[in-house]
Formats: sequence, C-alpha cells, structure tokens
Amino acid sequence: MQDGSDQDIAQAPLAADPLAVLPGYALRRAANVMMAELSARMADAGLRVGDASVLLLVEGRNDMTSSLIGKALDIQRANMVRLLARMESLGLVTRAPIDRKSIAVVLTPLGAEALEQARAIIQDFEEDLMARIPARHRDHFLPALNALWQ
Amino acid sequence: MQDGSDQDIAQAPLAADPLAVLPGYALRRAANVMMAELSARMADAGLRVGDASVLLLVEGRNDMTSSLIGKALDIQRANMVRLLARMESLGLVTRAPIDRKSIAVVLTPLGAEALEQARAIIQDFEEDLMARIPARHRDHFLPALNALWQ
DNA sequence: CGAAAATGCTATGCGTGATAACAAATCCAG
DNA sequence: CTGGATTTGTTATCACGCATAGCATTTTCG
Repeated sequence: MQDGSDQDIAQAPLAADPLAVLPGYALRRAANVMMAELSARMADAGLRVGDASVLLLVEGRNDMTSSLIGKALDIQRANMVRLLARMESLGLVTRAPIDRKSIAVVLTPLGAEALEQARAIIQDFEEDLMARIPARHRDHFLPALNALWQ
Repeated sequence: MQDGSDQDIAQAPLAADPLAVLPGYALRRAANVMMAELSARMADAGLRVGDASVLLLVEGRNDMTSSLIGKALDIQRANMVRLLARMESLGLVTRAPIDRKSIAVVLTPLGAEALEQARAIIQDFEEDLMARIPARHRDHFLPALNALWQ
C-alpha cells in the first residue's frame, strides 16, 4: 500500500505543496529552522537566545532599564521580569538603581564572559546562515527583511 | 532625566542597536511581525494560520493523513491531534478511514468555504508583504528564504 | 497642584512545540 | 510465514514565549 501509493502520494508528496510558493510561509519556516539552530548553539553555552540579546544590549552601558530593553527587543514589560530574573539568578546581570523608579540592568563579570561566548556563537552562526544563501541573493537578504519590520 | 539623557540614550536609542545588523535577528523580527499580521487577518475569518495551512494541504485530496500533513508542515504527530480535533469540531474537516491504521483528513463543504476565505486572505497578505520590500530586493526574497529551510 | 504617563511587578491564560508512552496495525528481513 | 521493527494515531505532560489585566510607586507635565 504505502509503496504502491507512490503513484500519487510518495512520488511527489511535497512537490505539490501549495505552501512552498508563499513568501510568508517560507519566512516562517526559515525563521523556525534558524531559531532552532541558534537555540541549540546557545544552549551549548548554557544560554538562551533571549539572554544573548539582552547581553548585547546592556554591554558597555549602565542606563539600560528593563523597559528600554523590552522596547528594543519587542518584549512586554511583564515578560521582561522572568527573563531578567533568570539572568540575574544565573549571575549574568545585576541591577543598579537609577532613580527611585528606574533600575538599570548591568553586566556582571560572569555576564561579560557569557557575552563573549555569545558573540562568538552569533558570529559563526550568522556566517553559516549567510553561506547557505546563494551568493546572488545574499546581499538582498538583510535589506528585504529589515523592510518588513523596522 | 529622560529628556536630558537624550545625549546618549534617547537621541539614538535603537540606532546603536547591535542586533540590527544581524540577519538572523532580522529574520526573527520579520517573521514575528509577519505572523502577527497574518494571524490577525485570519482571525477575522475565524481561522488560525495552522487551520489555513491544513486546508490548503488537504484540498482536492482524500489521502492526506495526519502524519503526512504533519510532515509537510513540520508539526509533530502529537500536536496534529489538537489541531485536527479543533478543525473537526469546527466542522472544517472530517475523517475517512483509509485502512485499519490510517485515516484521511478531508474537507467538508464548510471547510471548502473557509478555504476560499483563507485563500483570499493569503493572496492579499502575500501581496502586501512583497509590496513592503523594495523592488530591487523583491525577487531575491523567496529564493533566499527557501535556501534556508528546504 | 493634580491628572497622566512611566516603571516594575504579580498573576494568569493562551497557543505552540517537544517528549514519553501506549495500543494497534503494517511492514519487512530472515 | 513469522516476529521484530516501523508506522499511525493518540493521551498526557511539560516548557516556553507572548498577551492581558491589574496594582503600587514614581515621575512628568499642563
């Protein structure tokens, strides 16, 4: 049955996939594959993608509040709490009051180490990512994506 | 404080965003924006993005099993259960036994109507999406994305 | 001054994805 | 043909990201 049905199923199972021509669909699938890969690499360093994003944002600054980070990363204030609480519990960041209302998120020495690991992972990753795109399309990739969200 | 700090924060808050030059980051942000928009439009028709994907896949076929759909959409078998159960409860699809082990997912008349709505939404959406990409980058978009997951 | 906005937070629910385990059916190598 | 391996559909959880509502405090600004 399974092999006999090659005629109209197995022979061209996904070739007839009506989703394959949709840019939106391709965008989602590509993003999912990419995130899975990046997450796996980050996990090797004991980090999550969100951690790395925060580390990159707070580097060399002592004025990045939870709200500012959230705005930059498009993460709700309420959801920054968990993220930062975890990072603080891991010793990656500390908090330093700015005034009686705002609190700055600052890098710890351990966080600085993690940042360097994250930076190395990201650099390798981005290179590998771009390498998979045919050369003639490569330079158009980032501008096209940025047009969709920036 | 907030206004006075324009010097090194508010004047160029996200301009100094170290994430903005990373294709992987742009890919995620673009996909998120895209999915939010598409989800909203689908919701207007009482559909979810996953519903629409399934509808497109089962159209005109009586041999698409849960497993096949899952493979095409990269959704785990276990997670197809929820998705299809909901679609069945909405009257969008029915099940028809193929043999004693496999069950085909087939479109109902209501599902066919929903499919046409979904198709219209998707067409508009994809057009709007591509329109936001500068013309010179447009033709490179789909090939670049497909290289990342197909 | 006083209303409005911003900040940080708790609690909670929703949607999606991942995993483990299971029974039944099917496949396939010996 | 027989029996182990694989496939299919399913249940039951868990993890994670994201959204909303609400609250207290502080800051901003007309």
